[in-house]
Amino acid sequence: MNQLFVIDKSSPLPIYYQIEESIKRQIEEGELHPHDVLPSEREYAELLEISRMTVRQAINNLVNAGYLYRQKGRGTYVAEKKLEQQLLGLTSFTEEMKARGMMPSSKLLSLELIPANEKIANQLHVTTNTLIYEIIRIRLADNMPMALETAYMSADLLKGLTAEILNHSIYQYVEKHIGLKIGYAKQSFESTIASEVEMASLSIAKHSPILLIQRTTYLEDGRPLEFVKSSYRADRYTFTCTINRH
Amino acid sequence: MNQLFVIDKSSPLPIYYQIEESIKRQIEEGELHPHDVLPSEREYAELLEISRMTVRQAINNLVNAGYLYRQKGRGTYVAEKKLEQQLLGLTSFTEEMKARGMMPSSKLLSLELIPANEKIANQLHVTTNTLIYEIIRIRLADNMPMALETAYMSADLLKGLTAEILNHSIYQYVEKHIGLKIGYAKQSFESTIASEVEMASLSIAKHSPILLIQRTTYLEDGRPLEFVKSSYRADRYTFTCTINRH
DNA sequence: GAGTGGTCTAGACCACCCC
DNA sequence: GGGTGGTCTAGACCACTCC
Repeated sequence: MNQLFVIDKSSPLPIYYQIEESIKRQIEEGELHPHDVLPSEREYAELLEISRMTVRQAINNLVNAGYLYRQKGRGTYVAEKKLEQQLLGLTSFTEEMKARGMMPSSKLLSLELIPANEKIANQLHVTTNTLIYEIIRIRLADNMPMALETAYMSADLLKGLTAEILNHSIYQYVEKHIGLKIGYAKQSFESTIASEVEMASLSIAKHSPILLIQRTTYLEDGRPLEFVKSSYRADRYTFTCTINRH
Repeated sequence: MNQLFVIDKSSPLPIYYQIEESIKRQIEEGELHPHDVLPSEREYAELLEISRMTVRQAINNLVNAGYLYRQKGRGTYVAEKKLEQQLLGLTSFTEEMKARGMMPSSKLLSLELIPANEKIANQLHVTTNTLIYEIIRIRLADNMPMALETAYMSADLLKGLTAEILNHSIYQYVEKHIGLKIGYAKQSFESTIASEVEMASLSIAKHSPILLIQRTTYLEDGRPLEFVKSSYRADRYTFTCTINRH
């Protein structure tokens, strides 16, 4: 018989959220194992003395997040655990390196307001020659050069950007201080050979392979926030992500 | 004033689904523009003579899919359009090349049942030496070699795999004929230099850059379906994907 | 204060699965 | 037939935004 949990109806936390956290905890602590059947939605509702729709809201979220799966007419089951990449959604360089247990830092080569050329203007949905930030940095992890990065950011959205702000996570700055919500990013991956500039910046040899990642980050409302071109040292960096079907 | 649409309560299609499709159509046909306010949930409910919860179910799905965004106390808005990559979720080589307007094909080099070594067994969640399929193929688009690919698939899940089946989309085979649901994939990207085998298979020169993609595909219930290592010609292939925050 | 999305209730009927 | 998830109803109160 499944051990149940308790919820606090007087808590400011929504009930569906408390259920989500409790089920996640049960999975993580091994009280629920992969492919175990969960109590039915009606059981949860009766035992916790709440409505079935509230239970469904919690379970829907966990299904979308990949913790559970449902089978029509049969029941709701625990999915096999996702690995560490569970951690990764869309992350900035700073967040990602911290997650890998490395200390991220940057060497700022240039921070300027420049008029957007056609390609950049197109990526950021502004008109050509609109002023935007261009930020060129060498990205380091544990003080080793990892990537040469050029970022273009909308000056409209990020008024008064300073070198100081750039030293911390720009995503967290946008979310916590400006109050905008980051939604998603379109990202492309190519393999190339190091150029002269990259050889010098990253202290690598001629013909070294480079992982070229181009990313456009969008806010929740679909407005582009930044366009970034990053050249990663292939010997030190592998990019990992999780992609959902449909 | 917003033009409204009609729904058919006697249709076998769920009402929330009809609403989703109608709103998507209005966005795609330009009746609704980015950052337009939608009618409120209560308005939809009253005008369509349905319950507000049903309206919410439709809008929730569209928010999750990135078509709309909400602001507490203000309203629901149309997001700026995602580009073509909207098409791409998790796709197979076959599906992806078709989406790019190219004709995919394969040259099967080898199809065998082999005992899993430790690395593969770990990826596929089976014990070492369990028999699994090893499939080595050259992947072509419009008859040009694009990648050298080695796939390992669980023989438990894919009993009786044949060269014939491999000529079509394996994902669609799994979903339509075996009836399993594909959930997500963990994918990694590295840049390398072509090996002797890759040079020969892909007819490329020494020192050519290669985009090495490794993917483990999981079913909805979390069971691993396949582990694939693909070496793409960097001059012909750029991988693109969309990643969501959180 | 009026309107909005966020949360929640206590029911209902359906299609599907298993016995 | 009894249980499950899938869909849907007609209300309710809350916190938030805007005027």
